[in-house]
Amino acid sequence: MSEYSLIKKEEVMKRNIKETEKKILEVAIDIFSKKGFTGATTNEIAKGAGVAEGTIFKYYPKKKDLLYGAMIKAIDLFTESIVVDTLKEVIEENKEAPIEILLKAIMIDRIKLFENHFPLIKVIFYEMQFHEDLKELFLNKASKNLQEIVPKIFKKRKEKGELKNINDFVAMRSFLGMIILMFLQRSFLPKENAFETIEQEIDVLVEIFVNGIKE
Amino acid sequence: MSEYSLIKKEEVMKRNIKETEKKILEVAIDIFSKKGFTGATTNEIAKGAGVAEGTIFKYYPKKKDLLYGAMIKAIDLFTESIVVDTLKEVIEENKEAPIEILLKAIMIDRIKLFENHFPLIKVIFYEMQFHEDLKELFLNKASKNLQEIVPKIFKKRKEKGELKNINDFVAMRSFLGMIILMFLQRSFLPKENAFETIEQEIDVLVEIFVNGIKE
Amino acid sequence: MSEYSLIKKEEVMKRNIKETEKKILEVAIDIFSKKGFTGATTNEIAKGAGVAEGTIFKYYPKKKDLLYGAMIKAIDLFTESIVVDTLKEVIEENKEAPIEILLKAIMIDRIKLFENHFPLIKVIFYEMQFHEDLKELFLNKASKNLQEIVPKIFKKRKEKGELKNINDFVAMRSFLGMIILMFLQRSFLPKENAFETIEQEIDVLVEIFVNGIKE
Amino acid sequence: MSEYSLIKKEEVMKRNIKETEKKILEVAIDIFSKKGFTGATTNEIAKGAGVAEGTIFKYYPKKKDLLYGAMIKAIDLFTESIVVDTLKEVIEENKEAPIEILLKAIMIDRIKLFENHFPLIKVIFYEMQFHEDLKELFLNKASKNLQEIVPKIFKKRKEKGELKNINDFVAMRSFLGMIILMFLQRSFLPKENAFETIEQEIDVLVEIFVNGIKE
DNA sequence: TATGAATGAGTGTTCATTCAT
DNA sequence: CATGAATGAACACTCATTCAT
Repeated sequence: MSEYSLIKKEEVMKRNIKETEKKILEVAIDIFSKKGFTGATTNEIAKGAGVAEGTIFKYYPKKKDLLYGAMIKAIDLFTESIVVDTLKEVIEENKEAPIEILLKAIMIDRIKLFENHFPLIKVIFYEMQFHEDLKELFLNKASKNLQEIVPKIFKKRKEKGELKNINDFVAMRSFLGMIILMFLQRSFLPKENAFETIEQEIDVLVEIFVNGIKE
Repeated sequence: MSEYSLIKKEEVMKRNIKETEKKILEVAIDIFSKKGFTGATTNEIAKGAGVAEGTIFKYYPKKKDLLYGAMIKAIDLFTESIVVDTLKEVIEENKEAPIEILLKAIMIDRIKLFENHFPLIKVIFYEMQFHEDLKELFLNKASKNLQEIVPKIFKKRKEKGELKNINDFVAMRSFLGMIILMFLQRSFLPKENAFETIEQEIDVLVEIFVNGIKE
Repeated sequence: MSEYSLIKKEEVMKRNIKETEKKILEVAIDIFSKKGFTGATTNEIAKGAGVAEGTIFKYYPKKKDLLYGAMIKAIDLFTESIVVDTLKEVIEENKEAPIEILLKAIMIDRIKLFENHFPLIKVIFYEMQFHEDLKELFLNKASKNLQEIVPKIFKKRKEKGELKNINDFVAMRSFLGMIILMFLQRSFLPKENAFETIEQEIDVLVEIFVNGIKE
Repeated sequence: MSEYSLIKKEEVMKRNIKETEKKILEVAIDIFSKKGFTGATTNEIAKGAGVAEGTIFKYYPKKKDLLYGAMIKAIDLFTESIVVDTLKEVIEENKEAPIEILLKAIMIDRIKLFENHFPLIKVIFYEMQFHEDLKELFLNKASKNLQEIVPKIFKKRKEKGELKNINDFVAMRSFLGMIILMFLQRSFLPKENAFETIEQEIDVLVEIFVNGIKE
């Protein structure tokens, strides 16, 4: 057996070990998102991940550690430099553009991220309310970013007099609320969809948010 | 013991029975809202309601019947003539007023309802995702009302040319999203409150929704 | 149904409830004494007690509570006024008698107690070493009695010059050691029994203890 | 790499293997003595011995084999010619001395042995009761020695009329009980120690055993 | 030979549910 | 009608043991 193949084998092993752990967490997040944390059982997580039940506990000694694992993943998602940097880049690139162009650019940039990690995001936000420790963890680590980025979006445009003097936090929260409810509706009540694509919906949301519904 | 007093006793009994049933459901909703359906135990519901565990099952043979009970309560809340009528009244009274006056009037009218039944509403919306049967029940019975009422708010004003030609459903969903996220934030992150009273916040939300954030 | 029979029924119920709890503890102590605490399973305790496994946990929420239950029983045994009083009575009755008469009287008085509760005593003394909390509990509550009684046995006789000036504690511990090893041998190696009855053995032990083996 | 160094390596390996096996057993005995056989886990034994969990099973295919290993060690201890011979030597050397001199000599000779192997002795005697096979093994192999040695201590002195006609077995068991309870008390309740050194205690125990407590 | 990832039977424990009273 | 003792299936979790490397 050549040195090369040995190394490859080791790599495969390492990958397998990592992948077992990863697979377990993935399946857990998926089931948590469908049944909630207390509604999910370690038995079905094991089956879903194709491992013995005992194996779960090698990596996650307590069931709740799966939730912490999900949280770490979520925090990574919200703080990972590549993600945040991409967002900052979008903001930078569009810093002279009108606010609607910027918001649309941000949303289009975020949509994939959001869609790809919808179960994870759902789990975190759903379980946060039941687990004070999770809540604090997330708010401390993840929400910081949001609080830094939001002012950047509004500041320059306010100075230019382009925007009304509306509280940044309330404005952003409102926009987020519009987006989130759109996502929830599209996920759980797809029959009600008013538009085929999310991009079209975002156009409308940005329009409402920026110019209101009044003629 | 006289016949009279016996009758009285029976009446008292009946009232007590109804109250026992009511109390159990109230406590159940409260605990469901704090721990989720699967996270709540019949044991703590019994303790909270001051009854024996077995008593719960006289009224709600399965734990899930408590959720159905909550659902019936929620549907009542959303369809009860008195509630709907009041809303229709508000809309009627303000039918000539500008849209922002109407929305504010509606919201002020709804706030108490919403606040008083926050746990119930939370339970229904959270658990809906895990229980397909609940979801269908609610959408069929309760959302009908919304679908009837919403056009009434927009129709006349659209004809007058007061409003842009924006999809009613998307507009209303957006406004709801703004409201809901405000409520959630005020419930779970009261430290972040931008305003002391909800009324003040609603002013801002209506302003954003109607006139947008742009000068 | 007469009032009398009602009362009787309630009494039966109460007795049954108490007996379920009592039975579980009894069986638990028995199995602990045969397999040790960690070696015993709640499953076999349940089977032995003729109840469902879940029933155990109504009375003893944690397995270890069965051990605490045993400990409470043991402490009762060592401190229960009737027991201690009986012992004091024996000492009082024989206070003028020679030391060997007194010791023999005490031992004969204790034998039944010891034999009847041998599994309990065995469990407590064996498990004490593994559970610091049990150890402290027992030493604080139960050994106090021994420390009060022992001097009463020796004091008067020392004053009379009947006894050598030997440390009371060491003397008593030695006598106890002789007794205990006799019991252990008789329990675990009955084939080696030198005498048919314990009474005969005690005669010899008291003889050795009081007069030594030397002519 | 030269042949020489290879051989050396193998030797080193062999020594290491033996040491690995030895280390595992040592750690196992230590943990068994602290938590009991069922209370100990192979995981903590592996950690304590600094080996992988799988390694244990190369040497001891079943967990219980560790107990058999301990038993073999104990039997060796009680029968090893050097040990027994030393004891016989002590008895021989003091065969004309008064019984108290002999007993003291024996005890002083045995103390170190006892103290050095306290965990092993504890494990064997504790677990014997739970494992019939262990019990038989020990009694057959190890107790034989005791049964041969004891008569040697008493025979000559009985013939001389130095000793009362007390059953040898009961006498020896009594003395052992005194000794054992002293050890247990000193181990588990060191606060109660009546004397600083074991030697001082042994003087008293021998005095009580030989001459009794009576003046 | 030594490793440690993986296993799965088994353990303590929970909890909705039943039922005699 | 209300109780609460009892149930037992299901749960999270443990641990001795196996085996590919």
